[in-house]
Amino acid sequence: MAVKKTSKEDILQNSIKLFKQNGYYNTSMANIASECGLIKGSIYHHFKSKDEIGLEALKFIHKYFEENIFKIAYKTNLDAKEKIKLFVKKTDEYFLNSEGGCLLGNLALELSNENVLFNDEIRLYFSAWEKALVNILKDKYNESESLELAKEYVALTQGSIMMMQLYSSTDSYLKVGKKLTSLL
Amino acid sequence: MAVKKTSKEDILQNSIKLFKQNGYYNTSMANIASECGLIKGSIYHHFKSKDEIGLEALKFIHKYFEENIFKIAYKTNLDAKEKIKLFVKKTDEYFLNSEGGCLLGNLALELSNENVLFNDEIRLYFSAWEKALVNILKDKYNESESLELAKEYVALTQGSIMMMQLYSSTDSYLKVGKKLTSLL
DNA sequence: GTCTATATCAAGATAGAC
DNA sequence: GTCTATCTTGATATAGAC
Repeated sequence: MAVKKTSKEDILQNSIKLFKQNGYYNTSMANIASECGLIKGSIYHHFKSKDEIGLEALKFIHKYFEENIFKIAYKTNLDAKEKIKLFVKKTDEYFLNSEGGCLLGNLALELSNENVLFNDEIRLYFSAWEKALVNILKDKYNESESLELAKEYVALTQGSIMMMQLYSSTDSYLKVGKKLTSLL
Repeated sequence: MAVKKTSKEDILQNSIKLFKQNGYYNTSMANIASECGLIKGSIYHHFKSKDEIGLEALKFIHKYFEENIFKIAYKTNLDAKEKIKLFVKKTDEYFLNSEGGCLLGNLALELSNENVLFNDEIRLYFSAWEKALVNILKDKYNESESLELAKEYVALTQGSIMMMQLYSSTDSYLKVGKKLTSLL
């Protein structure tokens, strides 16, 4: 049987899973290694520190959202109603299958404000999310209305994910997407 | 100068401050002790473990909300409009002066689902919050509408606190209270 | 690329002097 | 009630063999 090489992306995916479910500080390098079928020393061949894994994990998820969700807002072959429907569909697909909720949101609350690198990345993610929504909403609303609505829906989504995790119920979360869709 | 005795409440207050700002796992017994002007060993005279401090901290905040905010919903000398205004005012007073946001919300996202004791307490807090809002809203809305609105506003408040922390801006947060008030 | 082994440090927690 | 001192464990991280 061939020895399986562990890629950086394998480690990132496993780290993301653990960070989401157990928190960042409560996940050790040994936990990550174990999830990858390695021992902790081996992880340092791929990443130079735990913080590097954390930051790469945030960027990895941000990139996924950019390429699979946010970009829907800028498609030219869809009208606003179609865009928002697809946007909600893809967002739901992600979060309804994401045990542990939204890593970027989780870390926004877990990390102290002094963690500048992490917080910068988290802000970029949420700003891109808001901007994408604004780009869809401005079809029907003016600039400031769109921005206000976008901010409200990002916040509502995050709060609903929190409640979804806490109560293990998707009920309230699903209403957010419906409400957003009905705006257009 | 008399030696100052440290009370359990002193320790709880300092712990809450640190947990909110730096997270639960990222706050050590030494950090807590230092904030109280003690060394870590001394804390164990008052609490038998860090988890006990954490759980007591959640209960302490829950009690504060019950006695200062949630109970407004059950006052008999106010009408619904007055209740919701006071409810929002007191909620704002707390969160606008709370560096680090909402500890119960923070820990809902930081802790793994296996931490049953903590999660039970957090659920009790949010359920009490929702129930209080329902009791005010049912003046104008039916039972299921009220519950849906209550759940939405608790989630929106938590999401907005997240964004308030992340962007260090109270802007979006303040709109939540206004929106809630305008429901009655 | 993964392992064994280890260095170093900080964590939670306890015992006992004052 | 707080201190000094210590125990034990587990954390991040590194060096070098395979």
